[in-house]
Amino acid sequence: MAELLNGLKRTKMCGEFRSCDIGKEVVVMGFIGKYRNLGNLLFIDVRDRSGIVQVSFDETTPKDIFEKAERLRNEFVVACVGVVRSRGGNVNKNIPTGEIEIIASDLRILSEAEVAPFIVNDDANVGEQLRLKYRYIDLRRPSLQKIMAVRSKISHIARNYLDEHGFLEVETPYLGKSSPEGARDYLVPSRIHKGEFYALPQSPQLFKQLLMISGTDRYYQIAKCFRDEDLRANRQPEFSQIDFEMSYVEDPEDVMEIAEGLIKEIFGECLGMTFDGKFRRMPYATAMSRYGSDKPDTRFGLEIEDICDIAKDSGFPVFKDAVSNGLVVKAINAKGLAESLSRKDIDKLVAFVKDYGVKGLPYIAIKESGVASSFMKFMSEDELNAIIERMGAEKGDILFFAADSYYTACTSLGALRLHLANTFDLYDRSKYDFLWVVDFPLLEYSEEEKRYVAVHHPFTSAKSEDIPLLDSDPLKVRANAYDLVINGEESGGGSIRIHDVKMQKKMFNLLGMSEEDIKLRFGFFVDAFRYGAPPHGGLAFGLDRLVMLVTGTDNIKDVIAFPKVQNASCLMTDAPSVVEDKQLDELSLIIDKCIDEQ
RNA sequence: GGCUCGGUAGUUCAGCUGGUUAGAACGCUAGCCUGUCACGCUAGAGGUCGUGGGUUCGAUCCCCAUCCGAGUCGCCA
Repeated sequence: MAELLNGLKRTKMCGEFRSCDIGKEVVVMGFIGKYRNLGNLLFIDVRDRSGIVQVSFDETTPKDIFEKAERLRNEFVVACVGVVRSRGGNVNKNIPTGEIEIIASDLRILSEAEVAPFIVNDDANVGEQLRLKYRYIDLRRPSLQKIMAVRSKISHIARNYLDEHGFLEVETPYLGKSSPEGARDYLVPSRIHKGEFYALPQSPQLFKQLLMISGTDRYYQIAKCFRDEDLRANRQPEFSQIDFEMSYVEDPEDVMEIAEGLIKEIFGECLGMTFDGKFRRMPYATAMSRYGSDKPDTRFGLEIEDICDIAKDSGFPVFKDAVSNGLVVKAINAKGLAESLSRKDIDKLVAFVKDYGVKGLPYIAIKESGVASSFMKFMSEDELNAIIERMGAEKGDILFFAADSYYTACTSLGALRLHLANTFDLYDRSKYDFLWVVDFPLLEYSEEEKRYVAVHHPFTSAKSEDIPLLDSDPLKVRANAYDLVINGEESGGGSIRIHDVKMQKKMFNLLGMSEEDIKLRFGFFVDAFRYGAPPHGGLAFGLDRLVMLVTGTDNIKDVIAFPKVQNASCLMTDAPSVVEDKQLDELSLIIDKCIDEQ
C-alpha cells in the first residue's frame, strides 16, 4: 500500500548533497536505483534526475523502518528522512555525492514497482524497441535525462538570445491550410466542414512572413513542424524548429549574423567552446563540386577532383565516352587506404555507390606491390601518370572514379568519401566544424513534374544581380538562401524572402502556377503583400539536430522524449490507431474496404 | 516502393554441417552476510526459439510467406 507524503517536503535533489550538508537532518525523494543488503546493514541508492545519493540503514535504524527497507526493490519510489554523515574511509569517488551518505531514521514507500522490463542503467545495452515501448522507464536513465536537460537549456538559450535581440515570441496555428508543394502534409479532417481538411504545418513559413507584414518586426518561435515523409536516423515526422524572421534586411549576412550569434551562444554555453571570427562561407557550387553534397562534412579531405580533361582522351572507353556524351569524370584520392581495402572491400564499395546512381566504381590502387587498377589494360603509362599527378597520389593511396552526370558523379563520390571517413575514422569526432553554404540555385528542373521547382521554397528571393537571368536562364539564378552546416549535418537554413508582390507572382508563374492556382493556394498571402511589406528574411534551426550535435548523439530518437519509430508509429501508445465508427460518422469519413483486405 | 540487417529466458547474447534434456551473463525469487557502492556466497524458478506453412525420420538451424524492429536509396519545396 502506497504511503502518503503527509506534508513531508524534499530538502533538495539527490545529486546535490555534499560534505557541507554533514550533520543536517534532510529529506530525499526518488527512485530506488540499487539496493545492497548486507544483512544487518543495508544501503540504497536513491535516484532522481540530478543523480544518486546513498541512504544507509544500520543498527541505529528503528526496527520497523529497517524491515520496511528490506522490502525495497528497484524502482520503488521512496521518501527518506535522515541525517547526512561522512562516509569516513568508504568514499565512492565515482559519484559527486560519494563523500556522504544519509543515515535513515524514517522511510516511506510512496509507490511500489513491479520488476522493470530492463534495468535503469546507462551501462545496460537494451534494444531500442523495448526502450521505446517503455519510454517512461527508458527516460529515467541518466544519459537520457542529461540529453533532455541539454535540450531544455538550448531552448532556453535561444529564447533569451532572441529576446535580447528584439524578437517577439509569437505562436502560429497548427491547424492550417494544405499546400501540396513540397513534403506531404499531415491532414486533419474537419467535423464542421464535412469533407474538408486542415493540414499540420511543415513549417510556419507563411505565417512568419505575414507577421512581418503585420509589423511584428522581429518574430521567433520554437515551432513543431510535421512532414508525412519516411523516417531516417536523423528525421522524425514531427520535429522542432527554432524559427525566426526579421524585417528590414535584404543582405543574407544580416540574418546570418544573428543566427551565427545564437549558435555561438549555444555551443559556448553548452560545451564551453570559444570562437574567433565568423564561420566559413562556401558557395553551393563549391560544396557540390568538391564534396558532392550541399551539406559537406569539411572535417576531413578526400575532396573530389575533376579529370574530364584527362578522361576525354582516355583509352578507357567508359571515361572517353562519358566526356564525349557531355557527362563528367570525377575522382577522389583515399589517401593511405590502398593496402587496407581488399578486392572484397572494393566490391562492397561498388555496391555502396551504385545506390547513388553510378554504374561502376573504377579504381587505381598504388600498392607496395605495384599499381593495380580495374581498367589497367585500357590505360597508357602517360595517362596513368597524368591521373596520379593530378590526384597527388602517392604509394599507399587508392583513387576512385565516377563517370556519370555531374550530379550523380559528385554525389556518389561525396557519399563514398563520407563512408570511407566513417569506416576508417579519418576525422576527429570531438571537433566541430561550422560552415555556411550560400548561393544556392533558386530553381531546379524536375523531370518528374516537367517543370521548375524551388530549391528552397517559392518565397525565396533571387540575388539581385541574377534577376535578369530569371527570363533568360532560370537555372543559373542564385538565391539569397543560406544553410548552416555543422559536421556535415544541415542544422538550419533560411533566406531573404521576396517582398514584392510582382516578383512573388513572377516566381509562382515560373513554377508553373496559373493565376487561378495562385489565387486558390496562396491568395491570402499574395493579397497581404499589396498592403505594404517590409523587406524581410529569416532562418530556422532544427532544434533536434542541434541537440544531437551538442550531445554527440547519432540518433534523433535519443533527443526526443517520445519519438516515433521507422513506420511513423509510436510503440508506447500504439498511435496511429483505428477510431470508432461514431467518430468517422461525425467527420463524414468512410474507410476504404480495401484496407481491411490488405 | 527497393536494398541490407536483426527477432532464442525478464534483458543482452551464444547455439557447430539439421540430431539426446536449447546454454551463459545480468536480472528475478529464497536463505546467509555490518561498510557495500557492478557487494559477496548458496540454492532455485524462468523458453510458443516472432507467427504461419513447407522440406525432412527429425527444424532454433534449410525454403516460402507474414508480422515486428533497425539502417539506407527513392522521398524530405
